[in-house]
Amino acid sequence: MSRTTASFVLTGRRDMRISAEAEQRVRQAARELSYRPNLMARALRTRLTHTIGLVSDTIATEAFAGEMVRGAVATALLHEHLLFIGETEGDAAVEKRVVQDMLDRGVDGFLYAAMYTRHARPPAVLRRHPVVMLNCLPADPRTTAVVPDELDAGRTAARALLEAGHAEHIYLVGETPPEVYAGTQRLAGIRECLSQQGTALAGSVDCLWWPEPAYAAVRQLLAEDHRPSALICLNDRVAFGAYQALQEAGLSIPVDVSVVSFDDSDLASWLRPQLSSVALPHLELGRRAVELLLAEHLDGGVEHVRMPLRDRASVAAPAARRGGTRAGRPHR
Amino acid sequence: MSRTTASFVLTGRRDMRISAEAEQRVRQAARELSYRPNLMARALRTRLTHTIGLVSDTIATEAFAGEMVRGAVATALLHEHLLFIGETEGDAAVEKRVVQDMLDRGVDGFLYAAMYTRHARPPAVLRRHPVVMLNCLPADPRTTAVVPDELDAGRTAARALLEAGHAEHIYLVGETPPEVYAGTQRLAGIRECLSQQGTALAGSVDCLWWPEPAYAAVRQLLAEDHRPSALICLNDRVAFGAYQALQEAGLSIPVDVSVVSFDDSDLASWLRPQLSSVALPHLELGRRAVELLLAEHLDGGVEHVRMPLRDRASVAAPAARRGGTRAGRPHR
DNA sequence: ACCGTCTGCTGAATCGAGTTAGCTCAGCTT
DNA sequence: AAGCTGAGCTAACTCGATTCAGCAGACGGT
Repeated sequence: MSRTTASFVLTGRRDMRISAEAEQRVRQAARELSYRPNLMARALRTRLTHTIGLVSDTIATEAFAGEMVRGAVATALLHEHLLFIGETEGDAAVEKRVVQDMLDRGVDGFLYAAMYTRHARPPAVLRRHPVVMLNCLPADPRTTAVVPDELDAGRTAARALLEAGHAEHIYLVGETPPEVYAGTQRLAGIRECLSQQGTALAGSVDCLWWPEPAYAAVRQLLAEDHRPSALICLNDRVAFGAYQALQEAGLSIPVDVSVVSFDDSDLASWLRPQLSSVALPHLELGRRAVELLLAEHLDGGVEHVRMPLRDRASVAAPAARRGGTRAGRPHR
Repeated sequence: MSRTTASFVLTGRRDMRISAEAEQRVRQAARELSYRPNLMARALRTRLTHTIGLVSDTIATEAFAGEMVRGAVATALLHEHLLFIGETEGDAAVEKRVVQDMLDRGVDGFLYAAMYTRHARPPAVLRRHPVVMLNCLPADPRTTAVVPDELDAGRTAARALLEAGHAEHIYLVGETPPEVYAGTQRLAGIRECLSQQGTALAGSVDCLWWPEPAYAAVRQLLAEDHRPSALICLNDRVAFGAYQALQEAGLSIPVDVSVVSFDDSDLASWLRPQLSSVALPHLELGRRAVELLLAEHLDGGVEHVRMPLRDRASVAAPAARRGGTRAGRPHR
């Protein structure tokens, strides 16, 4: 048998005629020699390495975002691909270096990822290669991107409270500067859902999305004699801080105050009572991004992945209210 | 100029004589064309891809272990290498598949990693390739491995308490089954250090290394009228559970009870008061593993990486004790 | 008998580097 | 002047696949 024939059989090409007998012989021989094609040689000829480059700012900071990498790796493997990973730590020079190194190794495409959802601009070189943006938003609408559906997540959180019977005295905890996509979208979703039910936030507490600032801010809120019936915390760390302040004030969750949150990090199930949280779909994000990248055509456009509510024990019906509260007046 | 000459100049080989003038011309041309060698072609010839395969059981579960990947990726980049990552989820078939896929792509070596330190046995194929075990221990002493120095970590935790003035009424929280390396080593280190100061653990509380079981166990301990002056928690999640139980019992940290812990996960700095914890050196682990892998020879043997104490606010001098306690009697 | 067509295969080029063997020419020796 | 040496270079092969172009032989039609 000639190499040509073997090649056609093994790569499964049907555009050359091969007898059943010859095909059997080739397969038999391949099995006996436990033949493995040399992918470097193949890549040299075909320019296809069955390899994807994942370029991200940080893989470890927002620790549980590793799920994103996990989804990508697993899905790539399903499609016989392997993933290179590269971390830029937000440094443009490192980014350029990483991208070039991947290009030199002939990656078939890129996943350009951010650990916090945000607007981002991939380096110019990538315009000439298949790219899917993962957890970040492109400036150019022809670029394909996958992000969590934060707007809907906001609605989901608000709905959870409404369905439990809350309507007034709902406070938002966490700042929402315009450049933080998750914050503004979640807030928009919350507002939309509440206003559809003819109600609105009783106020909001500005603080960084960390336990300590959230603790201080909620403590302050309570000190000013506000009596929230529910808190919507913009992430689980904020909820953690809120828990600390509520517990210190002798308020019971969920009897006195209900709490919903976002992210569904590990923390959510560690808190007492366990925290109801709208989950970031990190695993699914990674999965979809790879699927889009490996699909025939990249159409462009942003795909939003649903964020499901993980309903636990921090939401209950509002308590009967006694007088003397200041709730209702906007707080800022 | 011939391709040969160019090749010799650009790969920096000095075993052929090349005039300074020729060298200049080659370099000039390379710069003008912004020449980048095709690494696939090079790999085909040299069998060197400047690529490392990282095979691990899970990259995301113990979330902050992503630091390990981070250290490895960054160090690989420093040495002009790129990292493939593969996740097995503990499935031997997947592992075999991942290793084979990496081999097909010609990786120069492997990092065989576990997210929890444990004994592990890499698949047989890997015996014929350079491997460094990362955060896991080989059966074969000729294999090179990098693990945290848990024994010393145990000493460090104990010393922190001794130096604060604790000597008696120190309890361990968390189970230590023989197959859990971190647990047994930490305990051994603690015992060694305490006994050198002529003291010993007052008792230990058996529970899984999670907040909920730890909460229940410490609560039980207090209900049985034990009055610990300090707790050594086998990880931060356990400490979290302990915090919840102590606070519920009205005990103040660190005034009434000091707490030290292990891992230094994000949680440690989120707790109130912030938790003193002996840090897992994940970043350094990843770094060292790559350095060893890329060094000339793999000598075999296990390298232990120091675990530093992150001293925060959960340890203080013991309070003056009042009567009526049962401390001192072993608890199990 | 001749031509054309289809089937089933093969030889040789190709991808882009690294590597080996050997060639040319200058300068020096004898 | 012939011979040797070494400096400086190049032609051709190699890695292991894919792929292009084409070649036998069978078969059918006229």
